[in-house]
Amino acid sequence: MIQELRESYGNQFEEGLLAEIAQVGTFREVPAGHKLMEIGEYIKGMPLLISGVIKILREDSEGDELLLYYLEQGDTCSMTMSCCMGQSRSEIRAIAETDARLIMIPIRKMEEWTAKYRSWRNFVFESYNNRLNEMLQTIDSIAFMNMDERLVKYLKDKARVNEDNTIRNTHQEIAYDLHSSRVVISRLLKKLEQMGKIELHRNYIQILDL
Amino acid sequence: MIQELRESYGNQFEEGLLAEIAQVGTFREVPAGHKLMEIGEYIKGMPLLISGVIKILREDSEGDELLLYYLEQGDTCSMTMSCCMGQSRSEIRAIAETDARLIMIPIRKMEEWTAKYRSWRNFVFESYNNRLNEMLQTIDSIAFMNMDERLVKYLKDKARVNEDNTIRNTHQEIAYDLHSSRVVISRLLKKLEQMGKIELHRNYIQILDL
DNA sequence: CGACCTTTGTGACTTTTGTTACAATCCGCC
DNA sequence: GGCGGATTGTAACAAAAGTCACAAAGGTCG
Repeated sequence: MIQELRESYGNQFEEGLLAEIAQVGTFREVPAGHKLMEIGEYIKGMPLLISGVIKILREDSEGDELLLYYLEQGDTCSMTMSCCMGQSRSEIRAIAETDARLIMIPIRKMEEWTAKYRSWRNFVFESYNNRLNEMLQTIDSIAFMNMDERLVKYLKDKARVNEDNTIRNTHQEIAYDLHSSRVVISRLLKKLEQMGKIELHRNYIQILDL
Repeated sequence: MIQELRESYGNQFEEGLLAEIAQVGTFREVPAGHKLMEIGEYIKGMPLLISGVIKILREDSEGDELLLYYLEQGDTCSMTMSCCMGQSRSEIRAIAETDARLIMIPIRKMEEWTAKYRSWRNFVFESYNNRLNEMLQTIDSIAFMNMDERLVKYLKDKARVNEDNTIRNTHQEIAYDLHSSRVVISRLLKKLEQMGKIELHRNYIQILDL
């Protein structure tokens, strides 16, 4: 585990911290589609992502979903950090977008390391900031953009995090992530195809020039 | 200033920290409507709110606004904290919703106190969490609610933070906050009036039973 | 091969929200 | 009093998004 750690976090954490993480952390490998965290669940640990992509979703009372953002290598989940404080139930759902490897840290270490390691403090703050900025971007999208623009952004973002210009999803799955309906998404995708920006196939979409 | 501090933060900060804040902080009093922070501006300090309410707005490239959330007594602006790290320009606009009193802390103290004072660490984390949760609520509103529901929530929130069941705003101002148009807001308000939930007047709205 | 489920395409229609235009009213101020 | 700006009310229309219904095409598996 220590070398996995060093790959992803070696140049930002000092030696002592790396050693402590290696000691108390547990390594996990999860397949694409695996649910890492459910809304309302108690949070057991804090994840450090080594490889792969995790998608973070929000759900309303009627079960409607919305994709908030992706976590990538070197990221952690700030939402998890909130557990240390007041409320300890998750507000979000986390699902592995790709196969992923991560290290779980017991929550009680957070406080301790924040006092002890400067690099940990920086990491935690930076995580919070990244998450706040991603939330702002999400708000910008849903508040200021129309569905056609949101769809283009969705396809671009997805291609980027997966490093793959082929989007392997059905229209229905995309509709869930964008909190829209399948018919609407099919319609807009067809329009993008007619503009020559994508190619539609069964179960996947080829991005040509977005 | 020290007694203002003690009123709002006395039971959560230890003596040493209170003394340091009193030493390096500067007291400010601003009138309702005063702009405390503009998008793109460099951040000079971190505000600790003593009394009053601050509203936090987001703006897109075309100048369209959206109210994100309110800061109340005992709150601080997490967005400001991001300045310590990477990017140091504000992503949001802050405007005094009511007359407000606050203490500005030089940014460089943040890192120092985070290492030194446990209560400061807790405060900072709690602030981040509050802000993240407020952002989630904002996302819930714009993603999952229709404009009529959002308007009701807006009126309720506003009445709560101002401790006043009279909303002293024009329809146009409400439309800006909700990123909608004046005509739409007038229409929905009229419907609420017909349901007996509010009373409409020139320049103010009386909440009856929302 | 053929029954069956999943996925996609499409027309017709509704609802929600936004836009344009204009009238009516209120209010301050000369 | 009356001029002029700000505010509100409303009709008519347009655009965006969602819903319903059903057809067509793909793929699985007995």
